[in-house]
Amino acid sequence: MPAQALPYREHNHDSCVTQALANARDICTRNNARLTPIRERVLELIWQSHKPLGAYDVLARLTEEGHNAAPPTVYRALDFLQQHGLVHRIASLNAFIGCTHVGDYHTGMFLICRNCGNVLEMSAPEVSEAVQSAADSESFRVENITLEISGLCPNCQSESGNE
Amino acid sequence: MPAQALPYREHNHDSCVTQALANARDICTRNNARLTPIRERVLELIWQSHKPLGAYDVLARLTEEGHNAAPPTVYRALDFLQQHGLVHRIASLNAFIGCTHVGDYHTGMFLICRNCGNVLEMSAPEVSEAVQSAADSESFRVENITLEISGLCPNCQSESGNE
DNA sequence: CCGGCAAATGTTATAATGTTGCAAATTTTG
DNA sequence: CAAAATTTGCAACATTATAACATTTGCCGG
Repeated sequence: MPAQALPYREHNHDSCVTQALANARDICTRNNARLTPIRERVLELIWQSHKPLGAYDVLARLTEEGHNAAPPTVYRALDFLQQHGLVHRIASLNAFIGCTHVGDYHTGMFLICRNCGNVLEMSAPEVSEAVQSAADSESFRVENITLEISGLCPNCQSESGNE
Repeated sequence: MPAQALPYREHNHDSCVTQALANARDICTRNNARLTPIRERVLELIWQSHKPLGAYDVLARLTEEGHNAAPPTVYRALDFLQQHGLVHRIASLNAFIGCTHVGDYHTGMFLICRNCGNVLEMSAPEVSEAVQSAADSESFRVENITLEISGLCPNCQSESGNE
């Protein structure tokens, strides 16, 4: 029972968010990084939605709750969170999602359901190795891997038949 | 000597573009698709630059040569070219590049040099298989794989030392 | 040839996403 | 406390992408 399968399973989302925030505080303390109120709030907002959230979605929620924020505020918070491995940016969606593998050394592989929009982050060492060795064969030095899989999650496969 | 290594090697770029256009015409004929002048011109512009070209770069070049085009024109041409597998969109760059594996059944894996901007498209069956089997383990049905590797190409590794 | 349909293109406007630059405030450090 | 560094506020702007509707072009049956 893989722990990384969270988003597709029932779970107590509140405690899941709480846990993520606790982890984040821990990481930041250890990195001597400041998880300021805005940064923490942005992280929380992203975690509260298990689906990826666009920067302007985050912005809208901040605005709703009375915080008079502008785009740079959000982008800066997101940059910070990314740098510390707390969120990932999904390039194919222009959106952000909480990292479920904080602290792991990992290359995120994202399973993105095109129907329900849920995203599952997997750690896939065999894939990373295959990528690495393919790159090696071209003498290319890998620094960063963007790996985003679009398709249908188990739930949506049954719902939508075989379309 | 892998044929797919073209962009990093010396070659006659004119004939390389000519060849790509000939292939494209062939594909379109077989698909009963119309490679109209605009579409062909967009494809040519993309091929003439071995580096990925943004939609607005394409637009600018069309404008330079007197074609009074607006964004939708370019995006529509790009959509068409993508649908027929003639160009790929690189999500992490918001840019487009000519497909060097037209007709292959393949999952493009792109090696993107962060220094010189060149991109090499590889066909990497072992990677696709690894991805597929990782997805299988989560009962996820793969439809599309976005795989973009950022790093340093062989040339730029030597130039820039080990920074 | 021609009328009509579908596909492609033109045109205008606007939406969505992301950045720059500088000033003000806050925190850290000495 | 004062200087330095980091963070935030703020206004403007840059880039990427799409919507909506009009017009033109190619194509097909009569």
